This record gives sequence, structure tokens and C-alpha cells, in this order.
Amino acid sequence: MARAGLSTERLVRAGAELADEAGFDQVTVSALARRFDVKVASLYSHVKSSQDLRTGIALLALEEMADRGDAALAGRAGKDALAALANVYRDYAGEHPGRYAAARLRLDPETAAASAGGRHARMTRAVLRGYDLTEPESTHAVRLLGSVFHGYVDLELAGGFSHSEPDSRQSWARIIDALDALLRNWPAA
Amino acid sequence: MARAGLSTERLVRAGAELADEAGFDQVTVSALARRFDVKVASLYSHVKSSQDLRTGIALLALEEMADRGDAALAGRAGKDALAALANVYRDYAGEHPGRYAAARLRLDPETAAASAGGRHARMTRAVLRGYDLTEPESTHAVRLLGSVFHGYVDLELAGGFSHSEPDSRQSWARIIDALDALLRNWPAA
DNA sequence: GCCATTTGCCTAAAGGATTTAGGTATGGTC
DNA sequence: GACCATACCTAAATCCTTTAGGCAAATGGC
Repeated sequence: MARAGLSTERLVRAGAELADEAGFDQVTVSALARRFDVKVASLYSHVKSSQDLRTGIALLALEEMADRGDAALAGRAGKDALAALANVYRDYAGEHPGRYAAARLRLDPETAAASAGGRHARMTRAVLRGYDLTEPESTHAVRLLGSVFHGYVDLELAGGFSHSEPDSRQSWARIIDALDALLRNWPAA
Repeated sequence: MARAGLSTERLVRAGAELADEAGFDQVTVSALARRFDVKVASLYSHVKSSQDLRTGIALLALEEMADRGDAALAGRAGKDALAALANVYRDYAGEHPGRYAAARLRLDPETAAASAGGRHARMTRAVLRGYDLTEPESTHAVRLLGSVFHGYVDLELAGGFSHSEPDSRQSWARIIDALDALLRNWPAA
């Protein structure tokens, strides 16, 4: 019988595709086995557990978003950089909703430390370099930006802004305007 | 044999407690049956499905948060109201992490329409009455506030801000300051 | 208080997911 | 061509979901 050529890498990648197509909660070892036309137990040589598979997808998504972020920030500064980074998250979530949902998975501390999470924090800090903030206000601003990006994308993905005026794209643009204005006029502590 | 006195109401409530104690993804019809010391199938007279149970918990959480929001906003305006509403969400999530996670569940459109979701939008609009915004900017601001509240609480719950300086409470306070400043100086379109 | 009806909880059973243990066959290497 | 590692298999235990059908307890009319 011919072999399917499985590997952790391929399983995680296929899991990510499945997540985007059917939703992250449909990502299951069984479904993946069906997709490869292979018996379920066979996957357990490549993946420790169902949770391990999902974690792999989360790490992949974080990695991919960080790559996009680096590319988007190259050569940009100020509001231009802010908008570019913001759009990385929104676009990625739009194109890969399952992966994006995976990235929101709660990782245990050591996995999180080994993830691309740090790159994301660094990217946001890079954006803030175009504004005039000093510690600890800069960290507060990092957290604000992270909250807005994540919160907006999440609400939009959940359908919160659909089918109601004004268009979500307009709100997004105006929110970026607003954040830019806020960062340029950050209130005194 | 004595009856356990189950009802949809009690099941949802117990499910909410279970969610807070063990995590929303641990909320299962089986676990709930164990908690009531009753056979699993018995619950299906009160609850249509596992998903139905989870939806019930989500609706309960939305309801409870809206109640707290109404109470918090009574007699407040401006930044005072802004901070009060913001804290409703953060405090609720801190006290009831499982319920809060449930509230993030994606509801189908008609369930969402019948939920307390509308009350939440109205509360945020009420806060904005203390600032000088007109449509469509007001809607953009509603979406911004929703994003920040949800995004921050979610990241904090996921452990994003723990064990790192400055304290999350300080960031939260400064973010509210910043939002207040932003709403008072909303950039021109 | 008695009977009928409703309803609450039961047993039984089927289906699907997870996970482990141990077996067979395949592909590369000497 | 034999050997070895390993890719994939069968088998089996455990758990969760869900439906079907049954018995017993509560409820209400008389």
C-alpha cells in the first residue's frame, strides 16, 4: 500500500486549511485523517494529541502574521506604518479566519514564549517609534493598539458589523485615523 | 426515585458556573449530568443539544453584563460613564471568565437579534452622548470602544499582559484616559 | 382521595472522536 | 538481497452526543 507521506509539517498545514474552510472548531484528528485518506491512529506518530495539532496551527498563524507584518512595516513610518500593520491583521483574518481563530488559542507560557508572539509586540513597538511616547506610556499604547486590532477583527469576524451601515471598511479607516490622532496627542499622565 | 428538579434555567446556570470553574470548553452535557448526579440522556428533555446549552450560557452572560452596564451607567456621564462601562466588562470577565468566553460565542443571526447584544450597543451609544460626535462618526466610535473593551479584556484573560510591567490595571486606567481624550478631540473626517 | 395525563428521569443503543498498544509492510542503506 | 527504521495499520478502551422508547412520579379534574 502506497504511503501518504505524512509529516507534522504537512498535518499542521492541512489542519490550517481545514480551519479556514470549515472553522477552527472543526479541526479534528479524525477529519484530518479523512482528508489524507488514512486511518486516524496513523496521525498520532506525527502529532502528540489533538491539542498539539491545534497548537501547531496557532503557531503557524502567528508566524505567518508576523512575516506579513515585517514585510508591511519595511520602509514605512508614522501613520503609514500604523495603517499597514493594522491591515495585516484585518486582511489576514479575512483571508484565513480559521487560522486567525487558532492564533487566539490560549497557549501555555513556555509555548507562548517560543512563539512569534514576541515579534508581534516588537512590530507594534516599531510603529510607535513614529510617535513621541516614552515609558511607561509607550507600553500602554502598545496594549491599546493590540486591543483595538484584535478586538475589531474579532468582532468583525463574529459578524458584529455586518449588514449595518456604515460599512465596516469605513469604520476601520476612521479608527486608524483616530488612533493616529490619539498617538500624536497622547494625554499627559 | 426522587427527582432532581432540572430545568433549562437551572442547567444553563449550572453550566455557567462550570464554565467559570473549569473553562468554557469543559462545558459539556456529560459533565453537567455528573454535576446533577443524573443520567446524561435526561438533560436532553431540557436542552436541545450541547450547542444549545452553550448558547444559553452565552445569552445569560450577555444579559448579566447588560444588567451591570445599565446599573453602572445610571446617573453618570462623560468620562465617568466611559470608565464605568469599561470596568463592567473587565470586572465581569475577571469574575466570570467562563461566562465571558461564552459571550464571545458566534450566535446565528436570529439568536443574536433576540440577545442582549442590542442593549450593549445602546449602552455604548449612551456613553457617547457625553461627547460631541455626529453620525457616522458616532458609529465608528461605538465600534472603536467595543473593540477596545473586548480586545483588551480578551488579551488580558489570555495572559497577554500578566507578569510584565507595567501593571495591567495601570494600562487599563491610562487607556480609558486616552479614549476620553480621543473622544473629546475626535479628528475631522 | 382516585384516576388520567403529563412530564421527569431512566435504560439501551448507535455513532463519532481521542488515544494507546502492538503488528505489518515499505523504503532506504549496507 | 538483507536489515532497519519508520510509516501506516488493526484492535480496543474511553468518552461525549444524541435518539428512541419505557416506567414512575407529579399534577389536576372529578
